[in-house]
Amino acid sequence: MSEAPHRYTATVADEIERRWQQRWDEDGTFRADNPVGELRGTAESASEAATAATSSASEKMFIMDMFPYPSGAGLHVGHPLGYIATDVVARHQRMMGKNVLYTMGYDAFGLPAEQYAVQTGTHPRTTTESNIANMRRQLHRLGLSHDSRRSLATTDPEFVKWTQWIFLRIFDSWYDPEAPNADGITGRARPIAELREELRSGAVDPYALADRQGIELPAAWADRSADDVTGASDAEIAELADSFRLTYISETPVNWCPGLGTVLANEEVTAEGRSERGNFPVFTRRLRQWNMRITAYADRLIDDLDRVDWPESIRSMQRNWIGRSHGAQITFPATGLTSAPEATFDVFTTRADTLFGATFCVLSPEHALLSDPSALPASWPEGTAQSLDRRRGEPSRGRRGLPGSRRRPRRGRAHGRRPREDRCVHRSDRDQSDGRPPAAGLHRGLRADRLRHRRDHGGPRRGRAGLRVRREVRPAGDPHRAPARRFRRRGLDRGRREDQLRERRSGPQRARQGRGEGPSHRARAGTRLRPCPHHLPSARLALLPPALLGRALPPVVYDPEHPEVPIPLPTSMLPVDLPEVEDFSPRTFDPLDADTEPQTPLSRAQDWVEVELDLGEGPKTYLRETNTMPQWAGSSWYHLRYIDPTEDDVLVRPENEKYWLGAREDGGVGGVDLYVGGVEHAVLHLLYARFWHKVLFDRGDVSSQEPFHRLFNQGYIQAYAYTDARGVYVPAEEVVAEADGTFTYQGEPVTQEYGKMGKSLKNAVAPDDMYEEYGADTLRVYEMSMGPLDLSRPWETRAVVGSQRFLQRLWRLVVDEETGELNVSDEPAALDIQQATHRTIDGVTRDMERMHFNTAIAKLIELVNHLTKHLIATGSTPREAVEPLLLLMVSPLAPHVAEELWARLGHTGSISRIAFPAADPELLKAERVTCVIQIKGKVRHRIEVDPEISETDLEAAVMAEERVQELLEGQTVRKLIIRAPKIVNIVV
RNA sequence: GCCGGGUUGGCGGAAUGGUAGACGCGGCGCACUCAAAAUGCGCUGUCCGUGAGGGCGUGCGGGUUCGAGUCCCGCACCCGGCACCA
Repeated sequence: MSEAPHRYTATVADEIERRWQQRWDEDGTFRADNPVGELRGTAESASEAATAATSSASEKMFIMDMFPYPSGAGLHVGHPLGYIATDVVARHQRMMGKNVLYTMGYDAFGLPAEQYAVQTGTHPRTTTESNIANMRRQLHRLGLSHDSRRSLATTDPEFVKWTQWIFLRIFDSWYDPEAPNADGITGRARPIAELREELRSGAVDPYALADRQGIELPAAWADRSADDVTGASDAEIAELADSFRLTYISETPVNWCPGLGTVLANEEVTAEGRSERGNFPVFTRRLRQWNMRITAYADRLIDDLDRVDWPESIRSMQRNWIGRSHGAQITFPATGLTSAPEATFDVFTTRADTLFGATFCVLSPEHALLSDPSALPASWPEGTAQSLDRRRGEPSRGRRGLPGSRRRPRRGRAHGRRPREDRCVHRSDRDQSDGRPPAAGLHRGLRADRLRHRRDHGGPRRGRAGLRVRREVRPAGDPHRAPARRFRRRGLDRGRREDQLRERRSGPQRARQGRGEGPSHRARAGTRLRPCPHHLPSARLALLPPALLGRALPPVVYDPEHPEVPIPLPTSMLPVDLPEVEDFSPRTFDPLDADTEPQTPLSRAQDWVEVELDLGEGPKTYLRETNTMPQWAGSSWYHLRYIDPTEDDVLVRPENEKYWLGAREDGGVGGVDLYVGGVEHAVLHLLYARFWHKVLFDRGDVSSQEPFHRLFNQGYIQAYAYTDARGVYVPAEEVVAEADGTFTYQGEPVTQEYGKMGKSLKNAVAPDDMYEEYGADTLRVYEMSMGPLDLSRPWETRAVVGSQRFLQRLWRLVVDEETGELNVSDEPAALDIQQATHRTIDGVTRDMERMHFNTAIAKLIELVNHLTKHLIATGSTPREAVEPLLLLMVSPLAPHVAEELWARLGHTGSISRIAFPAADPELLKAERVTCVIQIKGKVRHRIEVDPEISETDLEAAVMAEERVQELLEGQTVRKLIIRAPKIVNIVV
């Protein structure tokens, strides 16, 4: 116990880490200066003085994490993976002389926060504030080098104000596809007032514009023509212009669950049409929701994907997603199918080019053509009632629910292939276009189905059944054209091994269990909602997950006399805050009462909903909007708030925005230099943020055209979980791996699963436990050494000790464990030490630039091991080696121990702004290298040679080798391949 | 069906067309110790061999090349997205 009193233990690490964290806070070590405004350089402390002199002139680096939704559950060790990585990059870049903007915010308006608020019946702010505080504490303990002045929460009133301001900006915009824009782009968002003028003057044909953007005009205008516009009244023109706003209200189908009193995401609805929580019936309802007209930007959103540095997989996903929203509405004749002689029905398809293969269509049960079943021809196939059940709230017979599976399986290949005996429509095979009559199906809409694949671009088309294409939106650009780029290699292969392992170890039925929690649910909730064809081409992009509360409110009110016309509040009235409602719990109903309607909790706050305002017509009572803003509001622009977090007069000061996000010299379109986060946000969040940013660009609020220049998708830390014979999770920590490859818990056999970490799975490891047992630096090093950042991998607590041993050896290079004295010698280092050090500098520098932290750490371990041997042999460590070494590795990766040792070596001030060492090319040269001698490509022998050896000398040396002559005995050398000094290949 | 990735020891993973398995975990052995822990040292793909050494090895089958984990063609399987379905 008493030995090695000065060893680097968890206790020592804890003391060091807290001390340095406090000092960094006090010194403002990681503050990044703005060119102008409140956060302009102040340079008070000594360490800052050096920085400030250069910072505004020095190159900038804006590094961001996808900010978290603070949940009450606290963090597990998987959460900070990306944060550690960005911190390593930020620290490294600071040492490279960059002015690094790096901070952290919290998206408190998330679905998790909302659900927690609903469940506990507390105001979302109360719970989120304590959650944020807890998360801040846990992350702070990791030593992340954030500029805390720039930290924010999306619930902050100042933040809400500008979120709402942007909303008004978008509300006040329409998209003019003809307007010239910067960079030779055609198409720009313009103020609504300009649209009114152009409508009045006849410069814009609203019908053409509506057609192009898939907009349905108000009823009053539906039957008029462009000629009527110029003569219309101001009110009529205003109404017409309103329909082109980039944010608008539409009715969206949602899953209404009276038993819970809430609207559910599709993911929360079981296959049987019941709520996952509570098993109540779920009904389809239409709900008024605010939507964004992203489709207007579809072309630019696709085109600019070629101008950002993103993984090809993500760009491909976005192209797919956006591209799909282009499509055609096709009118089919329904003549003879019903009593109505001229009946037609419309179908939306993204693949109009395959129309000739259409063999049948499927109608929604709500479709007008089906309102009178007796009018349908007897020949129509009769569907079973399965799909109807869901609408009626009557549970259909269950078919899923694999034994032991706690969730229904996710959609997927296997899923799709399963025979579905409950389909009410039988598909024709692709070669059976035999004129079979359209089938009456029970689907959520209309759909041309099973279209035969046949390329046929351009021109109006007329199929064999007289199918007439009424409108075709131009096909999206070829989504597959992009060349491979640098991130291609790893791509999206996370999950691969997991599933393989799962299959192997626990059988296929477990394989689908949960990947991704929290944020991913939001993303999936969005992706699950399918376009309702009634929304026409804009369907896909316009849809957003349903929401009832907890999000930012659109700052609009309604005149009770014109409840359909939203009136924007003036900027001076922002922010509009959530009311202090006492009861945030949902109002529940009789679970079977299909006649109930969703109600937002806000609408119950009568004295808040009714508000007296003077909006220019004198004091008047208005009704507030109770439907919330689109879900991604806060996360769509927080990068801008990081830049100018104290600004109150403009969204962001142009000088600051231009400095941090401005267009790049390499031709990029500007944006955050590095944005790290999970792939689950590949589409929705990133697309919305891009859309918002582009609207702001068009309106002149920002100079950059894209929010995120470089995107990096990190992998996930996953974990094993174990269930006993009853299927109940047992503490993973206490499971014993038996010699025969099985697992037991308290002597009983258990089954291994692999997937996410979670409290309910009893396999979560809290960072706090790691701090206590090893220290934050060890945790950081371990997480960075586990593998490449973009790959998912399993957490293994017992392996953490390897990283601790590494730091202990490093510590021992400097500090004598017995005496606490320095072990460091000022004598010049031996040549081999110098060479080893500089080779490490060289390798680590390159690894850091590529974000290959795992291999950087491997090289550092090698050097530490090398120096450890030297220490044992000579009793000391050369300062010449240990200082660059410490600077190199410890500082970005394990900053606390680096600071501590740096200080013990006699330095004052933080290590974090010392220049990163550069390798001396002279010292990268070795005096001897191994030359491999191959015979017919197989390694047969090795010799040591001079690295500068000539080919001739090398050949002579090789042929002179006794061993070589032996091996060549009786054979003729036909060819010699010499790649001095590394390889000689002898072909016989 | 389409698009994008992937498949390397017991495990996580290394490897600009040039010594496959760096580094770490685990395992085995040794030193230190009364003992254990910690630490240090050595070994650790697989088969044959006392050894020197040799055979085989990066999902499978071909190809290009003096030389292929790496490049090309085909295949299998896995993962992600779209579509389909719920």
